[in-house]
Amino acid sequence: MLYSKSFIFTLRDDPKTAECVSHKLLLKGSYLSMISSGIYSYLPLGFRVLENISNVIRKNMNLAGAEELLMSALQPIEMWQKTGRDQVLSEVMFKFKDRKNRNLCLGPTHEEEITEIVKKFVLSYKQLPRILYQIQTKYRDEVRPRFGVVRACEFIMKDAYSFDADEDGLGENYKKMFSAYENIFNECGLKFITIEADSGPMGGNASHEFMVQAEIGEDILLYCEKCGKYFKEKENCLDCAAKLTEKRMIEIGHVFKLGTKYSLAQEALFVDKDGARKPVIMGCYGIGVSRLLSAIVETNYDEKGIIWPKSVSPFDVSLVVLSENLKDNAIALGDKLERLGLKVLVDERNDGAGVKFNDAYLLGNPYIVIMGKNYTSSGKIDLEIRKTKEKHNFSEEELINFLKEAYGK
RNA sequence: CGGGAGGUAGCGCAGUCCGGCUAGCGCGCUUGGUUCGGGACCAAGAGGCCGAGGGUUCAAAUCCCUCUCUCCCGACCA
Repeated sequence: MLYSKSFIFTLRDDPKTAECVSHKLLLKGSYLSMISSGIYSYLPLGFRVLENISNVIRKNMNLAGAEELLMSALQPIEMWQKTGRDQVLSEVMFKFKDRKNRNLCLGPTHEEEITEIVKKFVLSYKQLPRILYQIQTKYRDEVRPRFGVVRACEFIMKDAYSFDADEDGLGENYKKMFSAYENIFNECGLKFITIEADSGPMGGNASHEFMVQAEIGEDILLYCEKCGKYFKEKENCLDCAAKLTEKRMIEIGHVFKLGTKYSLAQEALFVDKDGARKPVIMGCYGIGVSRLLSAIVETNYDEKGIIWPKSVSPFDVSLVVLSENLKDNAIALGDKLERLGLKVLVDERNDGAGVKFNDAYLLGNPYIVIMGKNYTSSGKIDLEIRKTKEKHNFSEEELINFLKEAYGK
C-alpha cells in the first residue's frame, strides 16, 4: 500500500478536543474522526486495527467453542418489558417510534434478544450447552461520553452468551470464556488484571472484570506495591497488611454468571433428562472492542506516538523511502514483502526525511524499514524496531529473513 | 445532572478586558524553483457568515441577553 494513495492524514499539532493520550494519538494519526461528542467514525487505519482486534477475538472465541452470529441493533421495546430492563436501562436507551407508532430502541446490550432467539430453537437438554457471540455496534445514550472511544454513545462490543442445562455446565463455560479472555488480552499486548465484581443491573451471582491500569481509567482499585495485588475494598493489603495506593483502571472485559434471570423472565425453557421443563442457565461475556483501541494505545505509546503490538497494528512495516530515485526499488521490495503475507505501508511521498520518520513513529507500526543513501551506496536497508528502538543494517535478503522470522511466515 | 474552561481558515492559535477590523499569525493546501538520512528554503496564491439568533451603537470577533456545540472534574456507567 502506498502512503500517498492511502487515506492517512496525520496532524502536526495535537488536536484541541482531545485531552487523553490515546484520544490525542488516534486523532493525530488519523485513525479516528470525531463526528460529535461520543460519536466517532473509524478511518481506514482505525478500521484496520479494529479488524485485527476482532480477528484475535474471533480466533479465541471459536477455539473456545463459541459460534458467531449477528443480532439486530434495532429492537422493539416490548422485548425489554418482560425483564423490566426497559425501566432499568431507560436512561441509556436511544428510543423512538417507527411509522406504525411502535416503540423501538437501539440495543444497548443483547441479553433479551439472544434469549428470545435461543428460546425459539433450544428445546431440549440435548441441544445444550451452547455459546453464541457477536461483534456488533451498541448504542448507549451516555450521560457523559469521554476519552474518545473509551466511553462513546455508539461503540463496538463483542458480547457472548452461554446456555447450559445446569450450574456445573455454566461453571465450565465461564472458565472457558475466562481463559479465552486471558488469551485475547495477552495477544492484544495488554497487561491486564482480573478482579471479582458486582454484577449490577446485569443480575446474576458471579462476575469478574478484566482491567488495565491507565491514567484515564474510570474505575479506581487499590494496589499493594509489595504483593502486586489489587483490591476493591479500602482496607490494608489482605496478604501483607501494607498500605494500598489508588490506581485508575479501564474496564476492558467483563464476564457474568447470569443464572436464570433472563430465561425465567422470558420463559426460555428446555426439557431436561427427567422430563421437567427448566429455565436455561446463562452467562454473558463482554469485551469493549472499540474501547480496546484506546486501551491498547493508552498502555503502548511513547513521546513520538503509538507503539502497536504486532497482533493488531494496521501495517507490519512502514517502509520509508528517502530518495526519489529509489521509489521503484522500494515499491518492488514492498510487493515482495506483501507476497510473503506482510502488510507494508510504503511511504514514497515527496517529503523530507523528518516528516516521514515522524509519521512512521506516530502511526506506530512495529517495524520501520528505511531505504536511502545506505541502499544507494552499499545496497543496505535499515530497520528500526518501533518498540525497542533497536536498529539493524541489513542486506535485502537479511531483511526479508528477519521479517519472515518475526512474523512466522 | 452539578461545577469549571472553551468555540476566530483544514489543524493549532493571537486579537475580546479597554468597540474603530478592510480580521491576523504558524502549520497545512495550490503553482513555480531550489533542497532531500530527521517536522527544509525562496517566490507567488487560494482559503473566514469570528458557533447561532437577538439587542446596544455612527460602528461589534470585541459590550448585553438567549440558545447551541466541545472539552475537563464530579455524580452516573451493561
